[in-house]
Amino acid sequence: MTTIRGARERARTEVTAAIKDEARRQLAAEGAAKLSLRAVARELGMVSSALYRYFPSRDELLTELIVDAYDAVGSAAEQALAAGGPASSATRAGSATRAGSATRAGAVTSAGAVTPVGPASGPVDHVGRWIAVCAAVRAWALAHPHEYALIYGSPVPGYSAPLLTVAPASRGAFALISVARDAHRAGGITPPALSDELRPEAERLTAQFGLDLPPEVVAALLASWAQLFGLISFEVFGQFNHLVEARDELFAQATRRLAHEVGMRDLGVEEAGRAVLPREYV
Amino acid sequence: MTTIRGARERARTEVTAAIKDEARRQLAAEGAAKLSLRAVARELGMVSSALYRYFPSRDELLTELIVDAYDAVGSAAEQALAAGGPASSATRAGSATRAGSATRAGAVTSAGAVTPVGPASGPVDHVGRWIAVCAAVRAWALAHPHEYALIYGSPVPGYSAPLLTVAPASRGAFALISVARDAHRAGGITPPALSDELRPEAERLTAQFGLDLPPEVVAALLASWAQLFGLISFEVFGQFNHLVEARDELFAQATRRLAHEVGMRDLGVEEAGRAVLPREYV
DNA sequence: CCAAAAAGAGAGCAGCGCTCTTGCTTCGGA
DNA sequence: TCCGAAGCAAGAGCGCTGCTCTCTTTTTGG
Repeated sequence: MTTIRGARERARTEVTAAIKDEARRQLAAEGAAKLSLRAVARELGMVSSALYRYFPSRDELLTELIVDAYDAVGSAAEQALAAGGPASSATRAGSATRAGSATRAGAVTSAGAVTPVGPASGPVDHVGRWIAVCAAVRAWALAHPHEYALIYGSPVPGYSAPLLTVAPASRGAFALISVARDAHRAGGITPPALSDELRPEAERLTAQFGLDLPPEVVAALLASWAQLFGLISFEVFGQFNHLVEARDELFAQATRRLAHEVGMRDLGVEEAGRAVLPREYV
Repeated sequence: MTTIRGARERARTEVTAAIKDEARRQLAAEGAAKLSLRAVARELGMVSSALYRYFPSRDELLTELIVDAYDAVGSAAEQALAAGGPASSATRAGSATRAGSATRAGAVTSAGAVTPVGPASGPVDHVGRWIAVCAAVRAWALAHPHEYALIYGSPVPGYSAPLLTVAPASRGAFALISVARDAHRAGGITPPALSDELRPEAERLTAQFGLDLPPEVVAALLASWAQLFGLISFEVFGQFNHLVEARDELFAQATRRLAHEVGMRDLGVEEAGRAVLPREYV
């Protein structure tokens, strides 16, 4: 499959990669709106029409960049998951991760305002891991604002292929799910409330993905995942400009409370007798 | 000021309004990316260069549409606020609401999956008002996806004027603040926790805007406001496609919990003795 | 070795935002 | 009332875009 079948095939993959790299460069520099096929071709020393041998249209190129961006944010999340204490085998091996292009996200490590726990320091700080994963996603978004906008901002091309991007888009979510699953298995989750109207949907999702979690937690995870990107989008898209300065702190507090929303408990409170409430309500 | 100074001036305002209306039509139909000055001019029976007598550039036109969109969502929120029980004089009269263009949002009323309380039914259901305001914003977003994307999606022109849009952008937020303020004045808020790192910022914001609220609530409001748009954006931008069906229910539950996050209590629980905890933790 | 497939090069089309020049209309002061 | 000034529409045009078509060159496999 991956063996080299000839010089021509080899050249093709190289040129394809070069086009994507240059496109990614322009995307990071100027944003998706300014990405121009002609400029990419110009930079690569070829004529614009030749580029259509590799990508049938501009939107097709953008779609590939979208998939790569999803992979990058998923990779950043999984990396933070692995660094925050190996409580369980990190992520399921499925969903074909396109190993080639996912390496790009390797540079993202600094997750500001978060103190990761040691690899083997007694009881696992599940809330800490949760916060670390959220912070990793945020750090990636702030480091790659245009790529973030490409996937979590307005859908740029006429509502691009949704089905193709579902799998890579879920990688990040599964990192948070892993944290919750580990906490649940360790008995560290008090399932939140779940309305009767929402319960069937939550149970369907739990079964559909074979999650080892109560449906209450699954529903809360879904909402938390969406709300996380509200916080990140406001920061990346400048809604906090001239308004909020202590963004690290706001994000840290908000993600901690999101962890409480899915039923996870802080470490300190857990030890104080049988109080299972998040610190806010003690 | 608003008197007619001559036929020429009258014609100018009319043409300007016609341009904006047509631009808004194209924006709603095709999205900001497809909005073309030439197409607007064509539709209005004029040549493209003539349009530059009214708007110096395409970005300038877009900026006006952005301001209008902020006003529309703010108006929708305030309308839901007024409909959900007049607990206090709805919103401060400041921030020059551009009355002319804000009328457009008058059609937005249906806020699915929410049962507004009667105008004078004993104790005010603050959480219900909160949910109603959130639902109104969501309903507007779903009804005007492209205009929503314009203001809460990726910033399209080279990071458009942020200072000019700050005032109209805050109208919606102030609607939620009003709900919290009313609840606070009625003694219906238990301030959540606030980390020491975030407290100075929260106190600064409280003072800056002269809010009659504890800083704990202000910090939680800020985070909740951002998280609300995470939920809405996921739905409008299609992140829930092929994944979540019961979106009304998910949104209702999530916004109810956001209300709890800022310290508001459900009506039923309040009556049951001295339990001040949200229903989830009882 | 040679036909077939693949790739590059160039011209060209329609559209875009925007500028500049050229006439025409309207306004306000002498 | 007239006339210069200002406002406005129209047209041509510039440089850019995505994309198509044709023609030539290069590489491949039988």
